[in-house]
Amino acid sequence: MTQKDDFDLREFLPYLLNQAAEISSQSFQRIYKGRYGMLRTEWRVLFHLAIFERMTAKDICEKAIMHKTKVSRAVQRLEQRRYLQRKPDEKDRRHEWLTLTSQGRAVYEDLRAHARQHDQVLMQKLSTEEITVLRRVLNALSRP
Amino acid sequence: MTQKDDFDLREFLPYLLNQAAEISSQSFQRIYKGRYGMLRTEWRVLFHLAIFERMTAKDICEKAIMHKTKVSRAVQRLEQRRYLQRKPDEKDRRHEWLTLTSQGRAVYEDLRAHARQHDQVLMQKLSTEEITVLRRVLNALSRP
DNA sequence: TGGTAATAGTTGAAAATGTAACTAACAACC
DNA sequence: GGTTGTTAGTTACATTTTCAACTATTACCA
Repeated sequence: MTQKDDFDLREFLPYLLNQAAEISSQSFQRIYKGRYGMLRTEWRVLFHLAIFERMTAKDICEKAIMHKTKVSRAVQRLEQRRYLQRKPDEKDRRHEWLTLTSQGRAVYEDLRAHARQHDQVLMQKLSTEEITVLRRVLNALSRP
Repeated sequence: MTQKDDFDLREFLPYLLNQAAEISSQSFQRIYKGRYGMLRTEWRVLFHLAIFERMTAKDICEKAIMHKTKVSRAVQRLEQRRYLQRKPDEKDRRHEWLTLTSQGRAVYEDLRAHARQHDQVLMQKLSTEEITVLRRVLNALSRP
């Protein structure tokens, strides 16, 4: 099993990004799955609602780059667990405004603490300069 | 929908990585899916076999950080399409050596050209220094 | 108006993934 | 040599995701 082709996968950005995302997500997954039985889609929706306070499902789709069916189902499950509430818009009843309940906010605060800690661990592998560049670059690449 | 919480998702690495990986994968997905109806797992296995020429499923699991069931199923589908061949190891018949067929290699070469082009486009958003740092950092983060 | 188009969100069926249990082949130890 | 443990890989079943079709509401425009 020796390398033959001159194309190096370790330089192909989609591959590299995927690999790093996968690894770094796994340890965080253990936290939200272990503590609250949540899925990836669910913590993402929860975090968005906590940070932006009041969003429609569509807003979340755009911010989080998630398909509307994913969001729809994540919202359903978060609602079942009483982590969020829905309220239809009075003016345009196609929209539903979503907000966290106090219970949802509590879950968020717990997970946020773990997220910060998790990030600290990841960043220990990197220099401060690398972290700055990484964040800037990832943000740039996240805009399609 | 204004930001309220001081925790910024755009600084949380697993989130950022995932976002960037998602975006950068989507356009490449259109290529391998559109041209060959392949899945993400399948192009990854195909590329590994092309680059390393001869691997067992286990080798691929380790290099690509993929679960063995994913690899097993990707190999099955690639075999059905006659992109690869299996040959049991004579000494230890638990192992199977996988190699691409000439047809598989042709598909790889086509996709590789697109991959290079795709990478060029992505990198246009970045400076050469950023690219260097990004590759180094992503490789570091990919080791668990 | 009324009729068509567009938008927000949901649902059902099909496809893909994850988990755990499984088979087959080899290793190790007594 | 026979029992037990390990390893490579597959399969079955449950869970998630994707895709397309659907409902309900609003916008557009002749």
